[in-house]
Amino acid sequence: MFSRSLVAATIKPLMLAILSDGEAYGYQIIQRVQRISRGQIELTTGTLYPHLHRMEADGLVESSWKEVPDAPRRKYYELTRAGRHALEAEKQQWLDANAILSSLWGGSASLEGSRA
Amino acid sequence: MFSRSLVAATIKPLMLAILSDGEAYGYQIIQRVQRISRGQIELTTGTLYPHLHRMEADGLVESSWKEVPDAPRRKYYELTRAGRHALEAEKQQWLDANAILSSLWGGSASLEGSRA
DNA sequence: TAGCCTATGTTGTCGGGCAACATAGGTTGC
DNA sequence: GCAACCTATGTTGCCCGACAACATAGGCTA
Repeated sequence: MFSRSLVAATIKPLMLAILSDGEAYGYQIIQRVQRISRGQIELTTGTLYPHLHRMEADGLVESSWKEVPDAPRRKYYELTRAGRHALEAEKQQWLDANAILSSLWGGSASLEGSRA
Repeated sequence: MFSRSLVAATIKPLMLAILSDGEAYGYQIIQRVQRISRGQIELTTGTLYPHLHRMEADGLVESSWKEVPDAPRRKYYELTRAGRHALEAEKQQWLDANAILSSLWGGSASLEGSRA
């Protein structure tokens, strides 16, 4: 299981990345994350739904209800243009963080020579 | 600047990695992180010191005061054996998270075929 | 005496993960 | 009929932690 802070750091890029593949609804996202992460990330409804609501309020996603035969109706979310930009920004942040940690793990202080 | 959640996710492995290179004191760690991250991570004392105290309480580090000529005294921290194990655990968690995100960014659903 | 750098520490606010709870439609089995 | 479970969306309250702000103190320069 991932730590709380790792979940906090990964959930947004994770959700955006999943939605960049096409529209999806909450319950489905929870299952996908669980499968993709091989059970390492188990999102709860108390984590996911507030996130979706926040992202919609921020204009990153748009939602639409869809009726489904023999099942409760689903609220599908899809990325907006701003959402795609947010994904790129989140991705870049993560890659930057990964580069920093990798440099520390790889060899001793390989970035020490350069400064801003 | 990194988001709050990214800082939260990176700070512990970051501190452990820095200390794995040898003992260091708080103020020094703040500066090192700032330089290594090229200013993207600016730790504050309200973030770093409680972390150091927690880590010491958890037995991951040990501290010792050192007098320095012409400067305030410093509290040096060094990794314990448990701290080195914690570093490996944090590193593995990060690599797992990175693998998941990378798989989503690289191609569409490259991990979808395998399940636990 | 004022200002700045080094150095360690605490307090209060705010954001967010997540357990728990609430609601509701569907199916299966007894 | 109803108990149990899956699908599906949502909220409430607790607790943890980042971080601005504040507090303290030694040293140097002007």
